[in-house]
Amino acid sequence: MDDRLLTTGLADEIEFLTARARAVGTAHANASLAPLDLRVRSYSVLALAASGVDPTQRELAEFLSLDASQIVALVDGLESRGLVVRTQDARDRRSNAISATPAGRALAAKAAVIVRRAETESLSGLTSAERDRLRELLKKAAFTG
Amino acid sequence: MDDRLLTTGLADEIEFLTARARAVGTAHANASLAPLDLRVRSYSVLALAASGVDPTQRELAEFLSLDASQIVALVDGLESRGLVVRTQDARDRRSNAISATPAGRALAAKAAVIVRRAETESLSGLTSAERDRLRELLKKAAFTG
DNA sequence: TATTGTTATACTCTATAACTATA
DNA sequence: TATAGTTATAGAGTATAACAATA
Repeated sequence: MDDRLLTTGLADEIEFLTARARAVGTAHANASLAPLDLRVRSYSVLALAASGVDPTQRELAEFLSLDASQIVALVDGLESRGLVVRTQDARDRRSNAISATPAGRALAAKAAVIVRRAETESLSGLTSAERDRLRELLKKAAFTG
Repeated sequence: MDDRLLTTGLADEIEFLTARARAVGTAHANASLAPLDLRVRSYSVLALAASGVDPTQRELAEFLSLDASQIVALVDGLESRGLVVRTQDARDRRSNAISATPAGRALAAKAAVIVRRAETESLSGLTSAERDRLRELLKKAAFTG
């Protein structure tokens, strides 16, 4: 990589750095997940469905910062593959709780290993302590506001 | 924000946190830049063109992690508004150096102020020292590999 | 009235391949 | 042969609005 542009002001903007880190990281993670026929977005929904929390579609939308209509399509895709199921909440029949099937949990476990490896590869320039600190700061940044 | 999902494993994946921080940050920055008829991507090209470095389109593509064909469209848009110009390199006539016009530099300066304010707003949950540390770690993360 | 999920639509962003002109 | 830029196209991601069912 040619370093000339690293001296510009843009290279110090967190917004730009986040966008670039995400572009590179997502491309790498998508490629790593391709053998499982998952992408970062579908993996994220599957992982939450397999976590035991049984989130509603509304919760998924808020947490993943996606529109509710996008969650419909993602859940449709996973449901048609037998990886997750919708269960209507008896107390509020508008809500669907999303949970993983045994097949979904198995795939989520495999995918988590792959994503963790992809993360380590993408961040090979950072020490383990730096990765932990980055995780901590990003968690604050991602959930502020 | 409902915190139930923060206890899941996904909430500790840097890939996910980066994607969420970027989604929220970009949406906010795009809204802030709208009065100038810029978005994060077009602003990034304009900022680099106005930096005095006169990058080639190839350098812009690598640095912004965009495909060369996307740079064509972005530069076309800025050029048609009189904000940047293409200058053919005399020594390698395949290359175009992209530089901002006076109007482009003026707009870039205005936009930089807006983006800096948007960044501070997006990261209001972090102290100034934490923002600096995050910037430092993201710089490493964004340019590894 | 307000909210959850759904459908539909348009727009932006991303990925790929083929082409040209130069080197 | 290889590279910078261009064009074209398709697919993924994002944003909005309207609707049905339910609260």
